[in-house]
Amino acid sequence: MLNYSTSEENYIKAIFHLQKEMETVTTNAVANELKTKPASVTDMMKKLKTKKLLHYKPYQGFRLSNEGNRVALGIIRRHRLWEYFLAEKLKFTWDEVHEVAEHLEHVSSKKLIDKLDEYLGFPRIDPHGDPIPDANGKIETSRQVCITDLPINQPAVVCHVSDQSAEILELLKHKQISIGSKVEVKRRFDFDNTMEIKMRQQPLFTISNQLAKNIFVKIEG
Amino acid sequence: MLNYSTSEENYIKAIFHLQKEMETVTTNAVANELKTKPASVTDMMKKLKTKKLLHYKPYQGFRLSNEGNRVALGIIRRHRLWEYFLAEKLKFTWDEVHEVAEHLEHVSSKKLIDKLDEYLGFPRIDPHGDPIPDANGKIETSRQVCITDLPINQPAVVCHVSDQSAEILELLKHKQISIGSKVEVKRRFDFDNTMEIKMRQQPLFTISNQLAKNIFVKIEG
DNA sequence: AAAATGGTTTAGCTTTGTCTAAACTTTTTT
DNA sequence: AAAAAAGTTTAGACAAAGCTAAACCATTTT
Repeated sequence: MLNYSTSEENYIKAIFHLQKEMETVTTNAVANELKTKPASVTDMMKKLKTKKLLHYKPYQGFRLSNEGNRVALGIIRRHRLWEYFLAEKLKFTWDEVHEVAEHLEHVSSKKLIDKLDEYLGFPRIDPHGDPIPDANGKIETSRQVCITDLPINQPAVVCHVSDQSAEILELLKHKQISIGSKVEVKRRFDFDNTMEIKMRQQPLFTISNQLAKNIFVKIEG
Repeated sequence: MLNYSTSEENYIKAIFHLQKEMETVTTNAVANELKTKPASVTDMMKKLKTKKLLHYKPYQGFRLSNEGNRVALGIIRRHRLWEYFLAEKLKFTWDEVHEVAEHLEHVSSKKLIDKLDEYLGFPRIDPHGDPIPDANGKIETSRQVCITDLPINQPAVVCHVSDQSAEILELLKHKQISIGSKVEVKRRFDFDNTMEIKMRQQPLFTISNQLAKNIFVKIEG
């Protein structure tokens, strides 16, 4: 159970998230995600390869090794437990927790995290609706649907937001959409893929396709 | 309200603590405290001087400037609040908290620390008996006496341990001395400066002068 | 099939924080 | 007051993590 630098951890985490969206992760994608330059990514990939955290052939993209995934789940566990702590105990709003957790996640004392987990009552999902890996790295893969795929008039509950930039969180806050909100899609427009949705105690309102693609819901029952 | 690197913060903190023991802090003392080399200390002193955190003339030692002291108190506030959190909420024993807090103290979000302070109920002393600076950097300077200066047979309460190395904590644990323990000095031996002390429910036992110098007590009432 | 394009890697430089070895001050000893 | 010892600073290196610019592959276009 080795320790990795903050920088290494950030790369590992970025690749972990990206490889859900693409078979093989590219240099550019990582550079873009971490707001760094492709050349820096290549350097780090060489380093992570020698540490056996990823599979990588020059020009061919990369994927985390089993060990790499294990490490990534550890980092994500720390991140999400801190997010939960910040929201639940310190009363941060759900759009404030991410940034602070980005720093706390790199304090890697196993004992600290396991005791924190226990103190919080072993929570299973964080304030963004993302599942929290347990001490063994097991993670709940919950059945959820993107709101773009939700049938018209089907009541559902917002359970996850995939992008976590300040920009999207600001927008969601403005529209008063948060984890747990009940929603129904009332209409879709083919022209620009916008959709009208209905939430309790609120008039119908429109959201863009760009926003909708990041909102995931669970169908009740 | 600038931000400083982990390394800078560690130097600032070390100087803050050392300047309580010596008028002017020396290069060697800092190197020793941080387990680093004198040359590295000189480099950092030049840097902290340009940042106006300390007064420093080559070969003459240094002291923190007002700004330096302000920054130091901020770091110590973070450190001690985390220690309190770890002991009080996560049930770490008092000899385990220091090491983890060393890492957490460098996460410098003002909002995080102020909310943590509030969540903990604005505690005034940490698990080692050290006072916690408030949000403005004010720190309680409590009237306490080193056990070496305590009159014979004067009942007192252990309130502070100045060294916090793993070694001393191990020894204190073994002797069952902790913050809050009631003690009386029964006898002193001039030959080696050891002393015999008495604690409730325990037979008389001996402590070395080296240990005694680090134990501070408050006289009841 | 050659050219153009776009993505990736290499080479070399920068900064931060560390180190060793040598040079330089200051203090202590004789 | 010289010499020795102790402490401090300088000079030059190194590793980590980043950058720019140039070179290099791979794929797509023509």
